[in-house]
Amino acid sequence: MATVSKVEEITAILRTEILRGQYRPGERLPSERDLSARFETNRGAIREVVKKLEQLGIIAVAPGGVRVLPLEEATLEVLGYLLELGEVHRPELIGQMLDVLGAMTSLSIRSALAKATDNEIEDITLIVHALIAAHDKDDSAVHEVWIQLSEKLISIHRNLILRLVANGLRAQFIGQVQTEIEPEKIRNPGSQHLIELLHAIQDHNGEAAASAVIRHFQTMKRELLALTATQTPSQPELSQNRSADYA
Amino acid sequence: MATVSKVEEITAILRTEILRGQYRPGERLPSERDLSARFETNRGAIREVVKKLEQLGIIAVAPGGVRVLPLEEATLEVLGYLLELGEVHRPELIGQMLDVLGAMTSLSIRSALAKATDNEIEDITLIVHALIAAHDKDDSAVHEVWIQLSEKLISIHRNLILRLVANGLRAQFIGQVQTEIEPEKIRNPGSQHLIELLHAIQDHNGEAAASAVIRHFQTMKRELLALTATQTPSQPELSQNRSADYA
DNA sequence: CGACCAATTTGGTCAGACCAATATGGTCAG
DNA sequence: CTGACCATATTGGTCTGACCAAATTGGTCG
Repeated sequence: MATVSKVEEITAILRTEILRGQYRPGERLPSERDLSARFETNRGAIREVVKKLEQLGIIAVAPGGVRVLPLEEATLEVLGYLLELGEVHRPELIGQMLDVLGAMTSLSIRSALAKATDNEIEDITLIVHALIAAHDKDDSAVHEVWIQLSEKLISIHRNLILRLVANGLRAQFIGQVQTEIEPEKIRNPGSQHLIELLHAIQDHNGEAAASAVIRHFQTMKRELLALTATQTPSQPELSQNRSADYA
Repeated sequence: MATVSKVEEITAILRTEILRGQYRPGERLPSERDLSARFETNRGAIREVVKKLEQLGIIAVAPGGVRVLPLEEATLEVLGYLLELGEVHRPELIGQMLDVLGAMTSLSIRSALAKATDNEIEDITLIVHALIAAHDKDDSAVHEVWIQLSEKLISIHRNLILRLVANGLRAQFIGQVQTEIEPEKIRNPGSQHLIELLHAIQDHNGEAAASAVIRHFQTMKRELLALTATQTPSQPELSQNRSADYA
């Protein structure tokens, strides 16, 4: 599996060490020369690594030394790596994710309905129908249709910021959430709300649609948390030193 | 003003050229050697530049050439630079920003109220009071109190994702929006909704609070757009080639 | 006209060097 | 003994020039 470049490897290692909390925020990282010695490579490679980590928002590089930043100053991109490490409780983080996704999707549907033409309303309606139908199949089908709906909505309201945030979130969680949590039990998690959504869309009622989406995501979250709570009795309280340092 | 490193300078120049659309998505950037010749520097510096741009999500670097990515694949961080360039209509983007911030804050208040102790309810109440009072002063005071409220809410619900997204958005817009748009006319933009928010908080009614926040931001957006529409009669339709390439 | 192959270009890596800004530790005055 | 101060060592910032492997490119051959 040497398909990744050396810089990528070293970046991954250092990123992991930092996110694991092996260096406290404010602390100095070993010098570039020391790092190049440790990883048996040249300083140029280390500099590229450092540049990437700097862009991730987890270190600050300045003459005199590279310093580790607190997690709160990081970029969204660290989420995927945090999940990968299991450094944050997955169910908790996934719950938070559903909250944020719900708020985003809610805004998306409200904005889209405010601008949508009749044809577009038609399109949306079809996708939501597909969504309801997908709930009788496997979860990946549901997931796919949600993405489809999301894309459709974004193409209507054309909110660049919303798109970038959604992109970022999706990129961080793809492959993380989907594979791990695919229990068959989470069937019809409130197709009731989806039906309400459907009606709201046909009425061009953005507020009602937004509300239905919020409630749908809340239901999903509740079911999911209940599920993981039972099947994962106890998980070690890893690295609360990092996830708990918000005042 | 030579306080920035050479790498920073070159990064800024190339970033600007790419975001301006001087290279179409998929197109190849000049080779690292050519770039180092053009900027009269060594290849190592260019490599660091390229690494940073790669992390920004606007280029993909691979053997054979560096390629420019479509804007939709970029990271949130590009927003600040886009604003800086004026490549996207500022009023439009700021409107989108208010939408997203509204959805975020709405979620934030709902989540916080679901967890808040009586003491924390008290704290929130005080801040919202300060917020209403600040509306009689200058805008920067309002802005400050909003940040204070946001911090307070995050410290209660402890949603890491929400925090990172909010951080990212705020970082992109600090200094961009605040200085430019500070018209005194946007006074009491719906302190009505703020009073509703206050009552909802005291009733521990998360849904009502979330709704009030949403409506408050919608009002702000409406007033702001009406304002800029009159005082900025016509702005050239710059770079629609980039902002319009979402299907 | 299309498939294939070789030469060129490109990114990936490497070694060693000098400069300017910072951090460090020791010294000296109070 | 404590604090300010200064020289030195350390650190990041920049530079040069070179070799390798993979991708691109353009020409050639079927």
